[in-house]
Amino acid sequence: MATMKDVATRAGVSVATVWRVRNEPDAVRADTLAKVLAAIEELHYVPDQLASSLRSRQTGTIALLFPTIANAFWTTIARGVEDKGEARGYSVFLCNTDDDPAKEARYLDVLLQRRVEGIAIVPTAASAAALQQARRHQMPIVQLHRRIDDVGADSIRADSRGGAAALTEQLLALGHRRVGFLGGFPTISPSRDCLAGYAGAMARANLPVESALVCLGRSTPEVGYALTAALLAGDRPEALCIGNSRLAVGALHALAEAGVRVPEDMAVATFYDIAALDAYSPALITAVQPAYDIGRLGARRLLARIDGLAAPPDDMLLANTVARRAPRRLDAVGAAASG
Amino acid sequence: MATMKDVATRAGVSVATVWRVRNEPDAVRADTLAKVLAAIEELHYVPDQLASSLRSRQTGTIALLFPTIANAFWTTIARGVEDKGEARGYSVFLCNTDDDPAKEARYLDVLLQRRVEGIAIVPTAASAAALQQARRHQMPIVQLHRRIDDVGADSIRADSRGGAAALTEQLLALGHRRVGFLGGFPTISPSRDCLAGYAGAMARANLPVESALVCLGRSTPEVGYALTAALLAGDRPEALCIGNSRLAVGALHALAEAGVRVPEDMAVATFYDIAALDAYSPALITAVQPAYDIGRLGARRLLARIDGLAAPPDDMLLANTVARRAPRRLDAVGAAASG
DNA sequence: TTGAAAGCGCTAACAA
DNA sequence: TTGTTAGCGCTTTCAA
Repeated sequence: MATMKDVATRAGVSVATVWRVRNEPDAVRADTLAKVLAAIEELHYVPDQLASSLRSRQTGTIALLFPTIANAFWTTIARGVEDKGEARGYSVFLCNTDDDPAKEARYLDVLLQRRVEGIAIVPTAASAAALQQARRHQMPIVQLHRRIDDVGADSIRADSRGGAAALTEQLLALGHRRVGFLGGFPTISPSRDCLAGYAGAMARANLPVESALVCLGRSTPEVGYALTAALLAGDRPEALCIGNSRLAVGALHALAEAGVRVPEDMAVATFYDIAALDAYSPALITAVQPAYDIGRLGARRLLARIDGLAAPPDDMLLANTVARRAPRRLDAVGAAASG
Repeated sequence: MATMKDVATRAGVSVATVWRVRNEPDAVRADTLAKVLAAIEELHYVPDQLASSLRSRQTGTIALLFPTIANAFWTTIARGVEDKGEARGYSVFLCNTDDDPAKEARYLDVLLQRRVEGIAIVPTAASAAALQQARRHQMPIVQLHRRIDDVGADSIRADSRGGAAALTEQLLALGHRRVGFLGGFPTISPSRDCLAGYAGAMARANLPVESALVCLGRSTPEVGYALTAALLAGDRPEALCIGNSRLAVGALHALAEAGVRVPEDMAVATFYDIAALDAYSPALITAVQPAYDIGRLGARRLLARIDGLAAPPDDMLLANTVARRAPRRLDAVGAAASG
């Protein structure tokens, strides 16, 4: 593999001149430039980014640690990070943590060794120690979608509290009073905020939060199914606010199986992450989280930190898009796409 | 940031000894080892992988170039690559090409500069030149899911031809004779192979392939919808074989909208990539492609090449899982998961 | 068992 | 406008 020195020899110049050809071409005489470019071409020279990074202390890499590439919500965030990074000439290491703190810690160590310039992370409730350690090495960090307090890092996330409140208010506006809630364990920000948003909306409407109607569990379709089935077996609510799509998928299955029509027999409002819900076309009330923007703006903030931004850590909240959804019409979509 | 030299000074040894502590600890006396480990701890020393790579000529990185992280089929492949890579201590650069040859070429250049040790790629029909260029630099390459001939690179993919044949045969076994086909443009392997598999099965059954029943287009739900609508407007087939999930989603929408019941009014067989289809619970006949294994075995092959494997390029075909599908029952899934 | 020293390929300060 | 040179932090002989 040809090196700068090979190119220099071939072109009859010094390595410094070869360097200038790639980095300050205006500072090189035209005929010298031509000679060097020819040599580069002939030798198929490809600069060694490693050597460059070692010397310049800039690797042009950032990393995203997130739960899993297998979930559309996370990949949308990831795509936002990627696009922003690529636009700025950064390569992105994508690391699946599976929400496993041990895996996360291992990746953080690898990334430190690889001298990434910054880390975007969807932390778990157990990430504090790992993040502190990374910060000891002055590593710029930004938290996405979930937030751990007091680690001195920026965070960018959807306004889950406001979103859940808006969903609940929509249900209340339809005249429902006994509104139930289905959500993840409130140990970390989005789940906690959803619950708070729901409770707040109920309180503002002077309605009690019946503990029998508040169901919390791991955020999976199976749990959503089980919780909803249990809910239906008891004193049923008139409406249901659901904190995330995985629970919602299970809940809608359970409702369908029990012959409960949506929204005729029970109104359902939910955060809407994944296209899979398109198929459950009942008129859901949904809050769409700005996943792509979480990634994009998170990366933007991270790059700003890398560039030396010294402002105090910020917690940016992005608004959700709350709407009554009609079933998706593919022909309409097609027309819109081609129009 | 502490360096090996800092650690050496602090521990009162040479850098060579520090190196040995991390790489050949058995060749170091116990008390020396303890001193050095203590110094590493105190200084929060993190080895610089860049410098290591520069010297040792090993970066411990591979790359995956694939269409987009926004599609579950590709991310399943990606996860296979990631898991295998991580298990072998490799970090993976994930690059979204959006099936854009220009973007692909740009990424390839970046990856060459970063001295990745190998590249797994889902090529486009226009990737030949870029692949040739990478091979000029002795870069190990393995093609995933799609295949371009004559680039001298391994390929790993599902047996789409066999899969489409099996799907078609299932429909024929149900007694159908006029079986239609919906597929992507046959410019590259999987789409071409699907068409060939369908045609082959029809031929073996001594049935004509009616050109009016063979619909090809870009693989999107919108196109699937439009092609199916057109098909229904003409002399309808009795059954439909569909080459991929995106087309199938659109087709099922069109069928539902036209009041055509599946499978009572029309039997449908399709490749099944994405969970979204779970919702279209009619009794489809499906072929599930081994996406994760494509990624896993592709990475395995790539790592073998990196390790110097000299065998001639191989084209590995993986079998699909063909089955009559019952609608998915979430409670059953839950039971299975907890059992 | 330990140390000294020569690079890996590039960057960047300085000199000419 | 061009060249010389000293590193970046680690790996890897070769000696001691």
